[in-house]
Amino acid sequence: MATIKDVAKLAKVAPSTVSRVIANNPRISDRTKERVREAMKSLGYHPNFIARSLANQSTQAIGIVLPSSADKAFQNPFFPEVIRGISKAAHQKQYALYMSTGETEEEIYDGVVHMVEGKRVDGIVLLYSSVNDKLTLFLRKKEFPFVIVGKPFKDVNEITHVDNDNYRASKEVTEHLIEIGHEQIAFIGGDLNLVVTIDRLLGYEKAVRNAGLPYKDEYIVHEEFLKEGGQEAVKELFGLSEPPTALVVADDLMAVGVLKMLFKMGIRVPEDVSVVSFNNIMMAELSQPPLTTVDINIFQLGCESARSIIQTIEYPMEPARRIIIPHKVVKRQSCKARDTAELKEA
Amino acid sequence: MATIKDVAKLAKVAPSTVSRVIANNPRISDRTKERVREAMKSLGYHPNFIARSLANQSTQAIGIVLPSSADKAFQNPFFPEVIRGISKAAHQKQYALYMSTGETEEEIYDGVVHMVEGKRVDGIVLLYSSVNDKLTLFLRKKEFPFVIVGKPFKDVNEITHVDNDNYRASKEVTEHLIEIGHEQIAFIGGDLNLVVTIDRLLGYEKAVRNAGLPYKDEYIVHEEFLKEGGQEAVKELFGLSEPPTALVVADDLMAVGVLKMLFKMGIRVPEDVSVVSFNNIMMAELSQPPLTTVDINIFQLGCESARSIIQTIEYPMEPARRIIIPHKVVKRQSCKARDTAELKEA
DNA sequence: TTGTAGGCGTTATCAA
DNA sequence: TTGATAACGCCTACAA
Repeated sequence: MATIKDVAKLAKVAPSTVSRVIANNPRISDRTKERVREAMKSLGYHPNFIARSLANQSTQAIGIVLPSSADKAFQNPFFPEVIRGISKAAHQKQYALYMSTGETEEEIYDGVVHMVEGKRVDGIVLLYSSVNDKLTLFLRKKEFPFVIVGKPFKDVNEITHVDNDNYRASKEVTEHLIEIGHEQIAFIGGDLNLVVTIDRLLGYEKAVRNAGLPYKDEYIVHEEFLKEGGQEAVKELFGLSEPPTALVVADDLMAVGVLKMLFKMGIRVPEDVSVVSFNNIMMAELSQPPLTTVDINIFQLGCESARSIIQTIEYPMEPARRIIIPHKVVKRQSCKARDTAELKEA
Repeated sequence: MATIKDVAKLAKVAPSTVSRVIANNPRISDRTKERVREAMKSLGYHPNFIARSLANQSTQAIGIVLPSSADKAFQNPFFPEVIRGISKAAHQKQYALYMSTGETEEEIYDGVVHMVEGKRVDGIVLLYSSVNDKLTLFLRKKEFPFVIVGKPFKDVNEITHVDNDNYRASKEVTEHLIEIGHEQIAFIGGDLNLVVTIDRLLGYEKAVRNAGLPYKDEYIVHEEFLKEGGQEAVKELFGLSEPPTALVVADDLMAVGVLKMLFKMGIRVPEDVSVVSFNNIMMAELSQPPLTTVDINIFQLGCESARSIIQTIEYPMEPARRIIIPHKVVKRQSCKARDTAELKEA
């Protein structure tokens, strides 16, 4: 394998000159550049990235961290889609992606420590934000460049992050349900340790209280962000003496589970109960009925997070930024107006 | 940031000794090991992976290559799922994943060349196999360790790969359709440059010919492996004077598109037309009606490919292997027996 | 404009 | 059992 020295020899220059040619240093004469480049071609020379990284202290790679249940997480199309966005933006800036994975929280923590201490990446994108996250603490202490996709649990102004306004989005969809006549609205959320769950719950609560509707604890259920999660939740809710007529589900995949369970129980959507959810993954359009959901622009979330981390890698002194990606409620067939007359009858 | 030298100084040994302690070299006395380890702890030392890579000529990372339309490919749950498998197996062996991406075929080719020449990875997993693939050629010429998920277009015995028996699987599902009385069976395939498409087409053809049914060119349609792809195909087929009564669709995502289009056109599944497809992604279960499909064990495909590449990295001289992951037809509600009497009537 | 030399943090070889 | 020393391949003062 040809090295810089071989090229130097062939072009009859010093290795440093070759190095400068690679960096396209303007102080090298065009004639020399020409000669060196020819030598590189004829030897099939390619710079060794590892060696370069070592000398430069930079790897041109960014690390991606999935939530601790990464195993399962990947089943939620949210993650592939953010990664697709990250991938796109990273590529534009010539950065590569590096993923370390693990099953338990410990494993993934160790993986990140290795990425960071081992200097395998220049920066990190966290694809989740959870309450009292050890990783966030670690990265901050190390002063290692990172951005969060989502809202940091604390120190919101000191951590660069890319997020939706989940509070607002959740408030909006809940208001939508209220506007069309629903009064018994339940919330099915994911892991309460995830900030996104909290935000969506708060938005829901705000809308409910604003409308002067009672905020009942029995109407709040939490399950994992997975299809199976939704199913448990449904059983609980519809065992209630006064079951809800509308559901705010914090994630499309869960909503799909909810739909399935509802179907099994003979509860019709949207005739008997309306459902709204979040993310607008492909399945939301595909489900039966198609889901009214909040499009949170997952892809863009990914793009912006990559741009952000690259920015903070290249200009480390800049202050932390917050980027809010716009959302949009996509209305489909999972909601139906609740006729108050009909309600009285029941 | 502490280096091996700092540790050496603190422990009052030579750097080389520290290095040996890291490698847990048995020829270092326990006393010294102890001292060195304490020094490492107290300095918060972590080995620098880049430096180690340079000295070792190994990175403990494996590169993942998505098909050239990687951008879109990621939308097909197949890829996240293989990656999940790869990820799992790679983690077990302490390998990290490295992804370079690109939109065009050129970009991705260059990306791989960089990975390889720049020595950023120890081996590569190709997540597709296409006819006359430039990358395969390149990797073989470089004698760089790689495995293909899928069947190599040529030199099948010289390239380690992990695949399903797609020919057989396709033959099986087609035979299933024939057994339940279908005679007009069409095939909707993906890109004909993909070996997997070819295999599935051949299996279909074999079954059709074995049964003595006519093999009509009009019944063979090719589209991209995407939801939209399926839709075009349907229009073509059902514009025929003798439209098919059953469809073999080469990919679940396409099948979903097919279903959607069929629905729009008022053609009922499975009453008017039966549909089978491949992969058994989550959506297949979710679609309306749920799809009869071939479960190809995507996750396992990923695991095995990772194990394989690690194997060939660590034991480079071993001969090429082929690993066939078993498949299984999962029968759901998209197929219906075709009553021959009814057929006569029509 | 170009060359020399030292360093980036490890590992590996050879002595001791 | 341990220590010097020379790689690994590239970058960058500093000199020329």
